[in-house]
Amino acid sequence: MTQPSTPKAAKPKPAKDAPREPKAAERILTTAGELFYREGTRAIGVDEIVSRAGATKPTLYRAFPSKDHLIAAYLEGQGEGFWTYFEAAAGKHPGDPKAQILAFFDELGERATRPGYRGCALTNAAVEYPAADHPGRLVSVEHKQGLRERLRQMTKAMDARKPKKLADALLLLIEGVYVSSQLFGPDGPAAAAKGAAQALIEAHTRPEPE
Amino acid sequence: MTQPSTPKAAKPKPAKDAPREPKAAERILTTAGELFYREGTRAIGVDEIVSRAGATKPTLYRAFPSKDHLIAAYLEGQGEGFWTYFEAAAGKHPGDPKAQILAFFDELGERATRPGYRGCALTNAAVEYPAADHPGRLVSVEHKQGLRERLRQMTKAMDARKPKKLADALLLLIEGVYVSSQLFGPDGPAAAAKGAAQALIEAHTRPEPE
DNA sequence: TCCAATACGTACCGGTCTGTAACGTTGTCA
DNA sequence: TGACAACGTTACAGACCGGTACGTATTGGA
Repeated sequence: MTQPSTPKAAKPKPAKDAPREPKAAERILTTAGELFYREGTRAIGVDEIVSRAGATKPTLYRAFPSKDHLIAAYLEGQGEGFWTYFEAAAGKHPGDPKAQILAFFDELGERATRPGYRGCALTNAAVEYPAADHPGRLVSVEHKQGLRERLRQMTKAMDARKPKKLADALLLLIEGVYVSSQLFGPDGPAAAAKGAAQALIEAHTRPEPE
Repeated sequence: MTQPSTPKAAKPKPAKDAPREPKAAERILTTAGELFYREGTRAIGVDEIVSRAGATKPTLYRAFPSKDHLIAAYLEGQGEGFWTYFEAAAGKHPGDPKAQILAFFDELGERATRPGYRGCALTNAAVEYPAADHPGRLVSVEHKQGLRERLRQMTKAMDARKPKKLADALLLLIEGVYVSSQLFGPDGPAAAAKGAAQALIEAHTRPEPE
């Protein structure tokens, strides 16, 4: 009776190279991520997360020690995602830090006008949790320090007169895009970011008038 | 028996010109403001507000229809405070919009390094409440639109080539200062804001090379 | 002297929050 | 067959949430 080809597969049959269906803990993390980003981490309770993820609270708490740690894991993922697209933009112009940064601003401006855009999850989390020891805030602060460092490295590579100042100014523009997009929507000041970045880079690298 | 000067005043005796002691509703608003700014509005419950204000919940709810409206009232006050110091900075340089804006950046940079600085309450509230119809968010959005308009007015007055673009770029810097101060503390990128603003204004008003 | 308005407190409501305990079920691999 | 991992089910704890029904003291005026 057990034919080789059963019409209805009794076992899900992992099939090795087939895309395994995500485990409960993964579903929880991705579902939480979507909800956290859209509504903010304080606005979403664990009950809603597990119910939407098709899981249960004990499963959540077996995978994450607390909601705060789930938030931290979500932010880690966001940070990795940031670096992926930051370095992708930089990769378009090897050896040309000016063009690399401008490519990033291009990408940023494009993202900031997409529907549902709500800025940088890590920045938002730092606003939501002012307490210095919150696990989520720690992830955010570390990430932003890394970004500051990366920008400095690039402004040094372009021989800016004051690379640290230029990097910080660019960082201000980036963070400004993040929050002002939430305030103003698609027609906000974010569209001015790339031009401003260009002008600042220009001002810092233009040959000094004798 | 009722002498004109009683040793112990039975009545508090308003005394007309004496500084009246604040009513419970006022105490609630100011106390809520401090707590909201320091910890965020979602982190503070009404119980803590009234207990620290030496009042009770019914008093709160007689003065404000809901916690959200209390938040909105707090943000209104913050907005007024902003305009007070914005126009104070502008008032130092009548008729000179460039100097007015730079004076504001001076003031902003000074504030951003003060202990306990946590950025702009209105920006923070917009991050905390993405829902478009939240009373607090409405106050924030309106305020920021007003700021954008005011900046445009000033960049027009300085005959910038692209006044709207310049105003938006300045706004990005301002919002960047607000959030990055929370991320990085007193040694953050905020110190680069004034120089960047100066460079951008310069670039937008420098006589065009023929 | 009495009344009405004002200003406030006591005590409580139902609901939601994060987090946990105890136990059952299923699939896998040796 | 048996051990183990992964997950679900149910129920609950304890704190905290925003919000309210109702009682009370004080005051100013008729």
